[in-house]
Amino acid sequence: MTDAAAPLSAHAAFLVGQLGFHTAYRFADLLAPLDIKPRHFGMLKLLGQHDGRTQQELGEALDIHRNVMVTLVDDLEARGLVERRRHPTDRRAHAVYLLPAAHALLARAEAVVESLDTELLAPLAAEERATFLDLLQRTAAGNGLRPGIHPGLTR
Amino acid sequence: MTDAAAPLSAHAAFLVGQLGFHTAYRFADLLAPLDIKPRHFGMLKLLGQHDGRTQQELGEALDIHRNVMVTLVDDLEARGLVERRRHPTDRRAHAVYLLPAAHALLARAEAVVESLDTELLAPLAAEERATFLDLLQRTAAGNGLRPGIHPGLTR
DNA sequence: TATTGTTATACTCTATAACTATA
DNA sequence: TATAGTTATAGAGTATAACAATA
Repeated sequence: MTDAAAPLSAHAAFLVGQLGFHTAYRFADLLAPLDIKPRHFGMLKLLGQHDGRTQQELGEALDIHRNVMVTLVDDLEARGLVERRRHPTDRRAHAVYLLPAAHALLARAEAVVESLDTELLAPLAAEERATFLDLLQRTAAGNGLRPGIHPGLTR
Repeated sequence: MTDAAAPLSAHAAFLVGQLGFHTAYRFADLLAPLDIKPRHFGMLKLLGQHDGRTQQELGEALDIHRNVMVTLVDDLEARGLVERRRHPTDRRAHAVYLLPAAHALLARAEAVVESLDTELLAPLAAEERATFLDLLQRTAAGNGLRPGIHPGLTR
């Protein structure tokens, strides 16, 4: 009558989901004092590598729909972190640029990522951390996940 | 000018989040043909271990608010999977019981978990899978995650 | 007075379609 | 005819408060 199956915590899939959601919420919480959300961070980080992209290009790189990009850029523009400028060759498109305030904020957000990493890996020994990272990277790659694209970050 | 920080995929926190959301979406997709969502599965699984609990008790075990439990039990009752009966000692409470159809469905859902596990771990060698599982379990425990409680499963 | 289940409400996030101005 | 950005709308999911029945 009872369905005797393995407990959920014996499944890698369950543990990965559990840890993933916990980490995502934790990241959102740690980012809250900076008054941005994970998706804003992803966008600022991307722009930090290469300014002046169109909203379409940013959306493709982050796997965010162009409709959603509008509000995202609106948010960051209202906070004085980015600026829409005229695209040099395509008058339909906007080129998005970081403003000075964004660089300072980005540095603080990067520090948050570092501290979250430290917190997450605290239960493991130094050599285990390296092993864990390697296994995570290969599992992510093997499951078709593209580097830097984080599905469905809410909250 | 450029913020030269490590790429996101060098961070365990990012990878865990990326893999976690991917796995959660994948689980929801694999469960869709059974016409239930992850949260329904969690609830059926819990009831499979121990029938007749109140909605309050179920909510506490799954970390789901009692307001949300109402709709959840409504869903499962409408599908003929569970039944609300009078609680033997507390006339305010409902005792929730699995119906026969639920056992068959639960077995199929357990098989989905198994196949997802296999899929997720496919990129790793057999001994690496064991290591990965161990590291995941210790990381989850060390970060205060309670076994079987999956935060915020949407979709 | 507190608790169980319930309902109502508001807020966020998501997905789709449609509009405008350009190409 | 297609594309970049925008706007509007409807659908989930979540969080909060309040209510009736019962403890």
